[in-house]
Amino acid sequence: MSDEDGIDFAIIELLFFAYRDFTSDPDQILADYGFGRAHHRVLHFVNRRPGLTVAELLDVLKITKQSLARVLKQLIDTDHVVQLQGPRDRRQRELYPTAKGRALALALARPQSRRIHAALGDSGITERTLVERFLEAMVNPELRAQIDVGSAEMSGKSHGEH
Amino acid sequence: MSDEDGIDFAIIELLFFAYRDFTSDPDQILADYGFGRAHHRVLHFVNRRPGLTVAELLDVLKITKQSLARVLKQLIDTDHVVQLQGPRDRRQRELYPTAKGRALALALARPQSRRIHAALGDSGITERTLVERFLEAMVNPELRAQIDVGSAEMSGKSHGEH
DNA sequence: GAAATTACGTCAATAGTACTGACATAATCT
DNA sequence: AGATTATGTCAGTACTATTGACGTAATTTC
Repeated sequence: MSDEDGIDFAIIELLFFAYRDFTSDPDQILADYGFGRAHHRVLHFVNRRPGLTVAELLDVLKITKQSLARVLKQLIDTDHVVQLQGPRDRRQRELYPTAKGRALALALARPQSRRIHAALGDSGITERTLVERFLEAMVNPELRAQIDVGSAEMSGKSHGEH
Repeated sequence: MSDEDGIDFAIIELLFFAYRDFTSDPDQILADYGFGRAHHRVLHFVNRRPGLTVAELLDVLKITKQSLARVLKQLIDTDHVVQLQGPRDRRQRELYPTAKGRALALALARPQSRRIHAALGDSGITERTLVERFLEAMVNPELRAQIDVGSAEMSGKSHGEH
C-alpha cells in the first residue's frame, strides 16, 4: 500500500494541505486586528484554560518566554486578556480572557469548527471519536496530558494537569 | 455536543497538538543541515512531483516567488535539487531532486510516516481511508486538485492542474 | 532573618520565514 | 516588433521565533 519505500506520503501531504487551509480561515480575521497566528494560539489557550499561568502557557505552546512576551503584551494592551495575581502564589500571573477576548476567540474558532463539521460530513464519518482518537495518537505520549479533551465537564478553574 | 457555543474546540485543539508534534520530528533533523521547515516543504514536493516548475511549486506552497527564492537557492547550492530547462518551454525550470535530495526527503518523511502508522494502530483505525477522506475534506475544494493522492499512478509529468 | 530559588518581565541582538514593490532577462506568443 | 510569460533578483519591511543577560518581587530553605 501507500507509496514507494513504504513511506506514507499520502497522509503526510494531506496533513500539510489540511493544516494549511485550516489555519487560513482565522489568519484572514487576525489580519484585521494586526494580529498573527501567535496571538491566536495564546488567545485560544487562555480561553480554553482560563486562569492558567504564564509558565503553563509556555509549556503548552513550546515557545520561550521572550517570544510570548510581545504577543501577550499586545493582547493585554488591546484588552483581550487580563492578568490577575495568583491567589496561592502571588508571583504567578493567572491569565483570563476579557469579554472582548472571548468574542474574538469565538470568531476565530467558528470558521474552523464549521470546516471540521463539514469535513466530518463530507467524508461520511459518523463517529467523530475516530478522528479524535487518531489525532490524539499523533501527539507525543508525554505531552498528551496537555490535551483537555474534556468535552463534557471543565467549566473553568480546576483542570487537573500539574 | 462538544463544547460551549457549539464550537468544536476539541478537534481544533487536537489538530494544533497533532501538527505541532508531527512537524517536530523532521525539524530536529533539518537543524543539522541548517535548514528550516520551508526547505522541507520544497524538498518534499520536488520529490513527490519531480519535474514540477517554479510556478507550480509557488502555487502549491502558497508563498511568493521572493520567499521561495532563498530556500530554493540553498537547496540547489547544497546539491539537493537541480533545475533543468523545460523541454517544451525553455523559460521554465523543471525541478528535480538529486540522489542526495531524495535521501534527505526520505529521512525526513520516515519518522513522520512511523508516527502516522503508530497513530493509526493506537487509535484502532483499520480503514486508513477514513483518515484520508477526513483530511482531504478539510482542504479547500478549489485546491483539492493540488492533492496527488494517486498512490498508484502518476509517475511524473502530467498532473492535471492548470 | 539571610540566602537561594522561582515566576515573571524586559532589554538587546539575531535568525528564519514571510511579505510588497520594482526591475531585469530570456523565451514565447500575437 | 511588441506584448506577455517564467523566472531571477534587489531592496526594504514585518512577524515569529531564538539565546543571553539582567532585574524584581515573592516564596522557600536553611
